[in-house]
Amino acid sequence: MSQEQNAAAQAGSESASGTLRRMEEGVCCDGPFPETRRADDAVVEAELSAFKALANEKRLAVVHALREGELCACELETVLDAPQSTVASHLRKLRDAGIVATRKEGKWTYYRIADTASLQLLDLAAALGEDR
Amino acid sequence: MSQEQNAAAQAGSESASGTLRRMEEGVCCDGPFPETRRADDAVVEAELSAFKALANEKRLAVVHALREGELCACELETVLDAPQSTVASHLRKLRDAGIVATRKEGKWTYYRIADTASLQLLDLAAALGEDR
DNA sequence: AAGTCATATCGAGATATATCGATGTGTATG
DNA sequence: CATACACATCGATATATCTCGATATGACTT
Repeated sequence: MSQEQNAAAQAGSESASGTLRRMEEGVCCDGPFPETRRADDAVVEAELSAFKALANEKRLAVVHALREGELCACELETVLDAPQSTVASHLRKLRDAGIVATRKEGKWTYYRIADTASLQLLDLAAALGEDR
Repeated sequence: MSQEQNAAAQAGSESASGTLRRMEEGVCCDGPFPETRRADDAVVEAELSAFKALANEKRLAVVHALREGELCACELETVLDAPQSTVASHLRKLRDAGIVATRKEGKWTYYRIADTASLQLLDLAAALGEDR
């Protein structure tokens, strides 16, 4: 919630950056002003982890399959129509990213969505690209 | 909103899949039951487009920088601390994915967040990984 | 304890993505 | 109209990710 205030924003009233000043001087980026616009590293890393995990067709298919309830790894093999080692590799990444969680029951490992926030992510992402 | 009902869900009352039946028979995946659990291709493609666009450290940094208002391409060079062609390449991908939009003004091209849904995406993704 | 089944891990080759210099395009400006 | 600037595109190399057979692990069965 601690929003750093950009000092350059004072230079002009038109945009958040130094638009007016640039228009007058006719040059761009002669001063080091957007240095303050960098995000918190920990936050970026967390976001990156989630987005990388979901930026794959097969892993996305897994998450969709799990919307209706948990499935074991071998059922997900059927869903993805891919060899066992391939599926296991994707499931590992989803687990590492905290998107899915597991439950062991005898020989089987059941996978489920770990956090409903993941499902909201899917819906938002779908809405973004729906007109393009 | 049209949710396909999985026929296998009837087999047991414990989980959404055929858990009970498997427990009794001691085998897994002998029938083709999770075939019905595949997602709509168009939806998956839209989600994939958004997630791929955001699954990169530099592009994520761009989006964060644009939270406080629009910036021109050369300012984003300063933010990313990368050569012009590299930055341009990332901006293209963000634009293709519909995450950012542009406004031309003389020599400059200003970039802004195209849809507030993108910002919600960041917040959700950050929340997902914050404990892990 | 030997065999079978479900899954995880390893490692190497295939595929995709990122990087960035060179070059092209459009817009001011002298 | 030559020059400078902002930016886009191209193309080659570097880096990362995916794929999947081989192999390991751990649980149940006989």
